Amino acid sequence: MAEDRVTQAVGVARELLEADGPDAVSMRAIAARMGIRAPSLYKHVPDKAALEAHLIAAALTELGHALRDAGPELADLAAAYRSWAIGHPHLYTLATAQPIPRDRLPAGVEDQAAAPLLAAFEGDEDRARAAWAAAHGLVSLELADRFPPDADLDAAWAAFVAAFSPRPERRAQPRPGA
Amino acid sequence: MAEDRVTQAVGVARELLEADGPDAVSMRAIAARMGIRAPSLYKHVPDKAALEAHLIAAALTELGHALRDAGPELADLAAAYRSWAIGHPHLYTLATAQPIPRDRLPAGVEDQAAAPLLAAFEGDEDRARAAWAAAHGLVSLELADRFPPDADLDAAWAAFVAAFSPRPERRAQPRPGA
DNA sequence: CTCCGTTGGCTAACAGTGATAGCTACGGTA
DNA sequence: TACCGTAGCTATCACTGTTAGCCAACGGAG
Repeated sequence: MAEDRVTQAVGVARELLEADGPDAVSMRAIAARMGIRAPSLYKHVPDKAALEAHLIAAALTELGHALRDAGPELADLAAAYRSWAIGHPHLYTLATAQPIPRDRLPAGVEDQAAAPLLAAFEGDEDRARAAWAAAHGLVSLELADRFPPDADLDAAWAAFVAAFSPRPERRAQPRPGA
Repeated sequence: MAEDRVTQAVGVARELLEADGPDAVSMRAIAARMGIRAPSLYKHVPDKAALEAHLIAAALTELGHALRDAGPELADLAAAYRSWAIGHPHLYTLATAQPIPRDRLPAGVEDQAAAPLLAAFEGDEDRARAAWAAAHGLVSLELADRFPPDADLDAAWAAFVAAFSPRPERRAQPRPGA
């Protein structure tokens, strides 16, 4: 059955990915581990991007299960998130790619490390991490270009600030959407 | 000056990226737009990944400026975030890649669209978006494998839930880091 | 049994990729 | 003038995703 071969290919792709990084995931390498040759893969999968899309879906599903173990409220959110994220498959690289080594970065930028974020939250590491996560998401919120223009983004930003502001008095500020 | 040629190459790369997507960003294409040939680029840049790293840094700096316009508190957060994010250059693909077309996804998954997230927040679109952003960040928090093991992640998750829980009574719950 | 279409493999090949080797020409300095 | 580093070039390498075209095996229809 074709479906069987597809899931097998996705599994092999994931093995290669986790073992040797994204550059190791080639159609020839996948096929070799399946005991066939690369062109035969195209009898089961239209192209490499489709294979990667399957990988995304599997990874996000697993993530949902992992989050479910962490608590039911979080699982609800994760399920909702997954539904949205499935429409943003370029998450794939975010979730799987090995970061570029630090010494490849332009000189100097890496010196501004974790300190400013911790300082902004006065040493509260947990909130600093949550804020990092949220801000990280905001990047794609802005750049993914999947949302309405600036007016709505402003509201999302305001909600974000209200939820995460390190200054307690900002907490009482009325939320824009409510 | 070599530095000049590098920034020029990064600019050209960005043009190609925004015009025709990530696959259009090849060393040959970049060189062609600069009026030179691909091998000459390697006199200024060690490899393509280094060039991409410059692109990340530039994009994140611009994002910081954009966020600064949205308000000073947010700018503080953005600056702190940027410092952390600069250590995660695989953000590059997240920020720039064109999503894989929906019809390449495995059949069925795309049907679970925005509705569950909106439902979880009882129609409050702004908070739903902020939660999406935060959850999006959480994905990389978990998978980037840059943080200490489960114990600390649990704390970050708890902080995240406390901040974004759609149920008001959860708000009073003591934050784990404080 | 015999034909026939489908499935799933194969080899050969193509255009394009990042990257290296080795050459040449210019500009500044001793 | 002699020299040396910078920055371009051509030619080339190994490898990538992908297609074309061929072929063996299987299952069902006449």
